[in-house]
Amino acid sequence: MSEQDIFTDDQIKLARIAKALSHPVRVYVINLLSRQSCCYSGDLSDILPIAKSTLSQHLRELKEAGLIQGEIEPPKIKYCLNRENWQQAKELLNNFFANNF
Amino acid sequence: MSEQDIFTDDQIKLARIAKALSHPVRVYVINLLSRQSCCYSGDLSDILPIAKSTLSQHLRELKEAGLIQGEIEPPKIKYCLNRENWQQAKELLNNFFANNF
DNA sequence: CTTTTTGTTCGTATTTTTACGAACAAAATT
DNA sequence: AATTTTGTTCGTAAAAATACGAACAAAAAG
Repeated sequence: MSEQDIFTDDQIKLARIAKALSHPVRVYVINLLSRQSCCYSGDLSDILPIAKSTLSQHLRELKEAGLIQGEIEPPKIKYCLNRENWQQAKELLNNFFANNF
Repeated sequence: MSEQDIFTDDQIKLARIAKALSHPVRVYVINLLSRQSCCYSGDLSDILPIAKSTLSQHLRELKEAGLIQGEIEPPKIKYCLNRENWQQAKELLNNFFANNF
């Protein structure tokens, strides 16, 4: 019995988004990208007391969840929110929370 | 250097909530508790193809994150949303998503 | 061509999550 | 008192997440 047979697509998507946001570093990154449109990994590395490889791992998680995207600007990589997916996440969350009371 | 020194309380709280919602089973449970006010573990056990001990574990996670609460109704336990914390989660998420564009 | 800058990938260790069945606990039912 | 119902806790195994330093890659700068 597959996951698809039990849960709705929205439930699986929502869990996926929530998982991407389930670590403070990743919430921090998204928060930053909300205030300023983009940033470089180095900007984050200067602030966050974690190894750059660990940061890279967190950024990849956000990328794979579709919440951010990276654009190569040698020798840097510019990270921005993925506006389209972000909008979808927003709607999913809104529906999730709206269906109460 | 502690987590508290780097991240805001809201960032830590949000990550905590997101973690609680990072598994389809737990999203499913919250979804159900949104539509009907309460349910019993047995109701869920009938629907979800997972061991009852596993379900119990997921329910505990939701409980520990403060999203649900259990009320003993021997020999059952009635689970409901924790409305107060749910409201707070809603606001946290709303702020998180609102601060964009 | 060598060095520097930036960030990823690799290898690995530790911790946490997920899952199951067995054993247990509490209270109602027989 | 024994049984049934409900759901938790325990023990444990397997998978995933988190973290680090070292090695690597790409391109600009010297």
